[in-house]
Amino acid sequence: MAASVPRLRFAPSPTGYLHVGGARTALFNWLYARKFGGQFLLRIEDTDKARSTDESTRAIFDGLQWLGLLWDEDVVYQGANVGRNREDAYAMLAHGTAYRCFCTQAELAERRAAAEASKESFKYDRRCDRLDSSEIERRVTAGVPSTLRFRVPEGTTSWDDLVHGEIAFPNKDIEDFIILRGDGTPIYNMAVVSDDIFMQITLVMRGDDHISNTPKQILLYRALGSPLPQFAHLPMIHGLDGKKLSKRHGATAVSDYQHLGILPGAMLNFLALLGWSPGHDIEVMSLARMRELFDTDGLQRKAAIFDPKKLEWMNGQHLSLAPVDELALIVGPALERAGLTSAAELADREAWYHALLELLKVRARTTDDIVRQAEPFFRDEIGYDAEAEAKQWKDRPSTRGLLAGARDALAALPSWDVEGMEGALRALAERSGFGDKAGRIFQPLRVALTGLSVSPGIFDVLAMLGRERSLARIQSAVVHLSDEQA
RNA sequence: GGCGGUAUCGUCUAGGGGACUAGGACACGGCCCUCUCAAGGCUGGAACACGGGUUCGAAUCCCGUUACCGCUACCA
Repeated sequence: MAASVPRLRFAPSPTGYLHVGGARTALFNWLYARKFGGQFLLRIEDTDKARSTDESTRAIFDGLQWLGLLWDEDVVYQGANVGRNREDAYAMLAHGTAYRCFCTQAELAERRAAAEASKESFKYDRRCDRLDSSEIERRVTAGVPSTLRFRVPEGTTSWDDLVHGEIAFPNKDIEDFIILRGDGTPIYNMAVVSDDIFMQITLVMRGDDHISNTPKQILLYRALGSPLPQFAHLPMIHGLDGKKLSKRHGATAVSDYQHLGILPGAMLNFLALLGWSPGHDIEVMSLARMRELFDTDGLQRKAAIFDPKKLEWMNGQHLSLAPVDELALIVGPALERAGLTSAAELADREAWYHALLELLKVRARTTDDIVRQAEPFFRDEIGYDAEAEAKQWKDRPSTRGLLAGARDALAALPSWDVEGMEGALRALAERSGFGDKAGRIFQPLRVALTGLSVSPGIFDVLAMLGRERSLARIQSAVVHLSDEQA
């Protein structure tokens, strides 16, 4: 038989932001579709009008786009399909796989409470299914409101889950659930099945909190005479305390990480490893590589805990690996937002800017780190970090002399190149009696040049700052140290 | 309560009966490199939930217990 093209969908409800858990579900759906030449569709489940907002829908689009998880075909809005969902429900009524229920919500709540009080588990007793046709006819013509309930058949419902293997539910544990509300709108399971059939979904890959919905949905597929898709239930993502990831664990929206300076590729890589492993100890991967390696065999069954530390490490890896010209596009706007430079300046000094990124990216974990570390290279005036000053400029008179010496040695250089600078400064160290401990000059000098005790190598700093600015900064430090004495 | 799912280092995981004195990564400690910080290299401590089976042999298969999670709405 000809294998059909896989069609998968990501179906979030627009009731908040794009959650990292949702992003991971989207990623696995995307990977599977792309790897096997299928389609990845997006369906916005906005049937809960009270909680759905356009803003949330926008956030889902933005998040997916930022991550580079682009979908095929037009976005499907579930709310637009209620008509067809309803028709499907009525078709079941016509075929006798569903029946009208006249019980009111109040009655149901009362019976449920009574059952609970006597410690019995409540299950709809099918009383409306025992009504004779004339009575049903009478109530319908009298305008008595009714819902549609699915008549659960005998037997057991099972499927071969792509991540869990065989899962079976005895039908006796499933009650005759409502598929259509009194107002004619479909209940979740009805809408999902109706839409998945219409969209010709072949693999439903979603969170494992949907496992107990699955037998109901399978029953619905059968009642509608449609072939079953495959199912794959992904484990949940929990916070550091082992509980379901929520707001109190800190950032849970994809956009939060975007604003924290995380690279989309790193986010994706980190998320992929939460519940999936390609084996062979492979960890750092590009999206393209994940797509090559993806396989449902590597999917995990256990919930994973979201560890921000590892995300940061992962981001550092991606930062180091990222080509500077690509990184420049992301860091540039961030530098502008920080008020350090303008797009025009960056374009003007592109080679210099790229060289700076090359120096900073390896020692940064987020793009925010890069911006922070880039500050001394853009500002005209710098301040001195108190701790750095206290530690590296401990003996101020001698430090002043040292810096003046460094200033003169550097100023005397015929050309501003690393070899010359290194030779001159190491010679100065010798003369100062530091022997090969040239760091005793480099460290105070670093503070003079950057105001910080942490920076790229001192010669790189001098080179990036340039002759004029470097000498001026050292001079400022000398003056600063003199003022202190006065 | 009922039903379902899950269970390897603190965390992410490899492992799919003998290759396991259980491997890698994050985090943590030490060492090396070194002008600082990173990065990198080396290295240390750290796990098969428990109890029964099956088997010549179980982290791997089966059963039970425990713990955790999910569902149990005219929410999605």
